[in-house]
Amino acid sequence: MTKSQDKHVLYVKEELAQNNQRATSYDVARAAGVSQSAVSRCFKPGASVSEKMRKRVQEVATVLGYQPNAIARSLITRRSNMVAVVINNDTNLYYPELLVELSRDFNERGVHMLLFTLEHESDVANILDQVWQYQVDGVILAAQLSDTQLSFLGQRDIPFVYYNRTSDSIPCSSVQCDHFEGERLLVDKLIAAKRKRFCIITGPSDSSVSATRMQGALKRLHELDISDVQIIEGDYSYHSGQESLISMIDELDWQPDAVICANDIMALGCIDAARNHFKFKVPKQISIVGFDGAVPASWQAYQLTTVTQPLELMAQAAVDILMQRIEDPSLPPEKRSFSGVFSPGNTL
Amino acid sequence: MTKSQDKHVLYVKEELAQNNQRATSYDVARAAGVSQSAVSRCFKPGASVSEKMRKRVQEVATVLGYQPNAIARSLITRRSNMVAVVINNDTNLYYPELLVELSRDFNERGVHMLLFTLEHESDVANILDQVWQYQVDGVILAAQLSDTQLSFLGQRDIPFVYYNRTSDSIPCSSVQCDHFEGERLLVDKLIAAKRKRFCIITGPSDSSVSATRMQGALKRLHELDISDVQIIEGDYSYHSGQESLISMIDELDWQPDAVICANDIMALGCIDAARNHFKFKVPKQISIVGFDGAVPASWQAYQLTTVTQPLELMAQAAVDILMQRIEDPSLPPEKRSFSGVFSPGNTL
DNA sequence: ATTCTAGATGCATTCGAATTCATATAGCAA
DNA sequence: TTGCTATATGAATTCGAATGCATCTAGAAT
Repeated sequence: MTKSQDKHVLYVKEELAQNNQRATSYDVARAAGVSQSAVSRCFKPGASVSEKMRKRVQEVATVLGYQPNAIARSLITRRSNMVAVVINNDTNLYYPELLVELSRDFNERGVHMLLFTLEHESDVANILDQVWQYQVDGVILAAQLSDTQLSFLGQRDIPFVYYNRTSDSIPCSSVQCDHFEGERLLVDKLIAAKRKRFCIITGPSDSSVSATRMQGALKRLHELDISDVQIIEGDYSYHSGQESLISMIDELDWQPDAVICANDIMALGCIDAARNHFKFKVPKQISIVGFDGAVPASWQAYQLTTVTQPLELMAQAAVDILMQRIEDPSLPPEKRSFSGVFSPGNTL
Repeated sequence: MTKSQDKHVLYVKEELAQNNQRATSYDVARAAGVSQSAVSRCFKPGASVSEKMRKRVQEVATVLGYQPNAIARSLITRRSNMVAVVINNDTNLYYPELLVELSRDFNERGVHMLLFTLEHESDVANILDQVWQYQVDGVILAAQLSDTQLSFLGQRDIPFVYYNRTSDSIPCSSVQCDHFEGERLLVDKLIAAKRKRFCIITGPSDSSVSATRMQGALKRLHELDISDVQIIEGDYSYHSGQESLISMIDELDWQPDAVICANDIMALGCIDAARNHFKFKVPKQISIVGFDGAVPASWQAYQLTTVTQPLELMAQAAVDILMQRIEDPSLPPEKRSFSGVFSPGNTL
């Protein structure tokens, strides 16, 4: 770089600073004495640029602190490299871990996550509009949507993957843990432990995950000719786990020796209620099982018997499926299902 | 709407469908027989548009499924309405709740969150580049940055707020829980409970939060002429809470009657180790305190004595400060500090 | 020396909405 | 009817990078 060139670069830099402006590809071009297209190409791997040019431009870009404007790029390439992740704002301690996993996997592919958390069911429509406006390349749905809402995405050809949910009526890609199978397994284990009086604490009534899990458990119980099962509705929270067990015994007057909870967190509440409120020995007097493999479930105070969702695999699968469909939108929907992993614990 | 107009709209719709294209403001303009500027104005509240025009355009927009392209809008307005949220991928169960809070507060203001999770310290530089490229309006930093990295944001005039951290050398806005004060309080409570032999389980050595908390505790202990304090380094995880207590007693041969943990999750591990490994009565034989107010800390099995961070307030403050600085970048940095709330629990 | 080719470069256009400025229209007063 | 205003509308430009196309250059082949 000659001295006069150097000066020119600094002059441009000064000018930008004065006007408090970001460097654009034009600025770099001007400062380096080349065309804007050249600058653009220098930032595109595999483009036809000479070594000399690339070096020169990179030098100037560094001095000016230039980085391509992703927004402008998105506009012309019609690719935002952003995906939306929509999660229910459950009391579900499980999602956070999911977010971290997804974030890792997406970042590896240079994709960024726009996060949407749902407060109320009614926010969905609003959020779908936002998703659409922001031109995201795809969507991960870890929230409950109506078929109408799903079809919104379908009609607009936004690739999406349902996480731990599916729709029977609308074709869609999904990644799931086999809730049904997992619950069957748990029931079998409870039976093997000679449990006789079963009860179930479900999740909120609009949760399809809870519904599937409970169907799995019930089906197996019926197969085994156990039909006298008490069912009570929880809301996935620790507190509702406690309360449900208490009202089950105190109000419904049903004394179970096996409690099947729709998720781990409720199971933990249930354990505490059993131990503290009723002074039961767990699992001697009462068995309690959950579902998820939430982190606190394995803590010594609990050591919950549960089925663990293979979170990493599931997140990766979701990202895989989504990215494939972004690359080639003509791909048909794909569903992947993973078996949960039995975690023996100490409450059975 | 006359029939011929109607037909024209449907024709445009058909055309878009054929080419598999999204409707743009031009399409709407064409279909409605007005100018593009008119369409644009119809979507801007308070713009000068006649009622008739607004109605007509809205009708057509609905039929064509038109929503303004946020990317294109960002380009021209120089406002992306996106903020970056950078969090450490700690074992810290506390962040998830923060995310939900932030998401709620930002969404209320029509701002969207681009989520970045840090695996390694070394990712920071990379992530800052991304943040810059995506033209975010501001950044929430819930991760540790070096002063050099901080100054990157400063130099580029990106408004940002440090969450639960500050820099002494670089002026910056921040929201904090008063860790120092909180720890003093806990120490005083431990003293009031007649505790004599103290030990501390810190967080990872590069965590400034942990450093501040431990300084607060130590300072108070020294003021009270207690200088014989055993310190051991943990990593914020449940497991490290367990291990630290065990190695403290078994290896360092130091038998404490008070354990100060840098966060709640370690304290929970510590409680379990005390109860199960050592058969201690908590708090009879040993007091254990944490910091954060993590959800599981209040579960019956633990009922940890701790100081709870006012999460909602802090998140709101962070959003407030950030948005103010986005509206008016000339505002000087502002630091807000909140006192933690003592949660008595049952382990002291 | 001449022709051909591959690679390098620049020009001009494009993506989609916002906005400035100029113009047109309706409404009202004189 | 004329003139004036206030409001509505459209034309043209802008944001910043990517890219198809045309042009140019250097080196190889003849």
